[in-house]
Amino acid sequence: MTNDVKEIFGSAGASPAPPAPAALAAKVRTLAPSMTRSMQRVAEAVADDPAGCAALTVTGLAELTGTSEATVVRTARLLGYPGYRDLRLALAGLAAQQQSGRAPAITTDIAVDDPIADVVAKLAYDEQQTLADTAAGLDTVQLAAAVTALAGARRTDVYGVGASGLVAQDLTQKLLRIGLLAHAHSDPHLAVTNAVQLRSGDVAIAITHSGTTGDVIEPLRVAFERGATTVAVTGRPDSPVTQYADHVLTTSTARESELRPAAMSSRTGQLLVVDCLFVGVAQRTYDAAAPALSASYEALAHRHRATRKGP
Amino acid sequence: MTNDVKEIFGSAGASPAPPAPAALAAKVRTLAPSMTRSMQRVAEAVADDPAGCAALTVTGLAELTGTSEATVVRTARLLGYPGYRDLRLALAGLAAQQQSGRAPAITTDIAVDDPIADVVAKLAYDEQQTLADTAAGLDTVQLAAAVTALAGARRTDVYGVGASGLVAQDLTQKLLRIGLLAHAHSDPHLAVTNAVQLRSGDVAIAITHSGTTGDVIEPLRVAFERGATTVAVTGRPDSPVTQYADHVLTTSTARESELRPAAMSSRTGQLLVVDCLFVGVAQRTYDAAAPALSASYEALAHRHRATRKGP
DNA sequence: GCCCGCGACGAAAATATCTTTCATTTCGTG
DNA sequence: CACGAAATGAAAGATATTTTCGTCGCGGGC
Repeated sequence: MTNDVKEIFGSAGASPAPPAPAALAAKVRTLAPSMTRSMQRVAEAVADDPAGCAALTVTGLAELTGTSEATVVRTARLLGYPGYRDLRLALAGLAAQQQSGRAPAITTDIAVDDPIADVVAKLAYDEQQTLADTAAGLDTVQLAAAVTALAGARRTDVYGVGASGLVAQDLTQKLLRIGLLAHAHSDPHLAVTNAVQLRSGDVAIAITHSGTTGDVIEPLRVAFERGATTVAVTGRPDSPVTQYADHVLTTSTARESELRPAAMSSRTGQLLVVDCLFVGVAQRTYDAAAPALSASYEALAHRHRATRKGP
Repeated sequence: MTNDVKEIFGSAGASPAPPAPAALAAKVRTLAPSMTRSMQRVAEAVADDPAGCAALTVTGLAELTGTSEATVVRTARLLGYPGYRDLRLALAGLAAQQQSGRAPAITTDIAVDDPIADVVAKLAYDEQQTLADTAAGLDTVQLAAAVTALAGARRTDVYGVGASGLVAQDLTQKLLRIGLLAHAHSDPHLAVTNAVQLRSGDVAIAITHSGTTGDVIEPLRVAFERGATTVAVTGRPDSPVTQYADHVLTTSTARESELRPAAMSSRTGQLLVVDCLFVGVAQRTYDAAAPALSASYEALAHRHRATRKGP
């Protein structure tokens, strides 16, 4: 009866991600959209004042947020913890970290009449935050799996439209530089047409912040059904796109506003993920990648002018 | 040897010592002599492995130390906490602090055999650094001038090839969204062809990290000579491209290496500059920009699938 | 040498806390 | 406007923590 500490909740399946230590704030923002109203209230309170909430019992937090204990436990579960007890523990850790000289994480939104210097500062801070959150919330197991798949792929297709299309192109450019066969598709029709050609051993990557972009989901689904290894880079780990993804890489969802549309910070997080993929693959295939990189660099040298200005 | 220590804990007076935050290890050592054998075992276990103990229940810790729950609670009390629950919370905080304390990897370069988690951390740190540097080094006067030019431009051309081409497209996408006439050119010939059409009141923007990319300099020169307002976004403020630029926006030049080619961090800085330009213009033209933004958002709504409400 | 008192210690009861179940309410939908 | 699905909270059920209380060992006094 006393030996019940080690439970096997790997079989539970629902929680492949281990509880996050400091990535909690990021997780809250990422998962908030898929929460119900009451749960959002709880999540907000938690993200707002970790230290305060850590001092509260389930009942206390339920009362504070005007909900019930059940809702609090449900929220804790959604955030990836077995129960409220563990969330509370993580909260205490987070509070301690913040205490010891961490960023206070206060961001005022960008206003219409902000001076340009403030705009620069706020944008920079915001994107830095996005990077930190994305890095903290990235599932390294999934990432490693995606890297392995990419490194051994016969060919790789990357799907993305709009702003995500540029990220897709960025990844493609990088992979091509280290000698991998990669192609970015932003035309939905051509994307599907190409996806049909994929088979086991190939890799398909879908990049969509919302996870609901049909033009991107469709080719991924086709690739998935053809047996290719599929990867989704999205800000919503529970969105439709993940249905057809063998590996899901989550980017942080930062605050957005009128002057700060989604395309901005989501792109930053996506690019970090893309960079991680690239470096990971470059590591695995180093012997081939390194010469390829310098070769591509040298091939472009003659297109650059002398560094110094003329007479 | 008799214990001549007289402790008066029985009285229900207010505890004079507030719960220790991180000085727990010290407290353990200080109080160890006044502890009984069993309590010392508990205290030792706690000081030895805060993280591990934080994961244990009273019963678990009692068993681990070969004592009883009551003893564990007594030890917690002696250490200044109301009960074991609070000791555990403090323990979790301590563990988190220790965890965050070790971050030695970030200054070193990315190595071929770095574990994937380190790659993520290093890349994120690096790009954060680039953002901070770029923000700090950005000339707000030049930026404001560029924004003014953009906001009043009849049309805007953006030149960039390779990785910078994607940044150029990003800027173009954003400007189009707020109703400005903008076009990105990555084809050098077409770029020049278009640059010839520019005249005073138009804006041309060249994006090149090295500042030496002929394919980008050339169209900027043409635009410059035609009387358009020219802007250069580059990492080298003294490079050839600045010859033909009315306004120079400098991005940070972070260190690069074999596994970390220039395209990575330079792109991050360039995107920050682009975002600043965009927000700046959106501010200036707010009355027109805001409706345009929401309109473009709504126009795309039907291309998104309903968010899955998973079982 | 034997008995007595003091305090450490743990088993188990008592309490607090967390988790689960289930009925009710709410909301979107046809 | 009725229907069904999802969300929510009240309360029962399960665990964990705290308290109580009796046993045991130790050292000193008689």
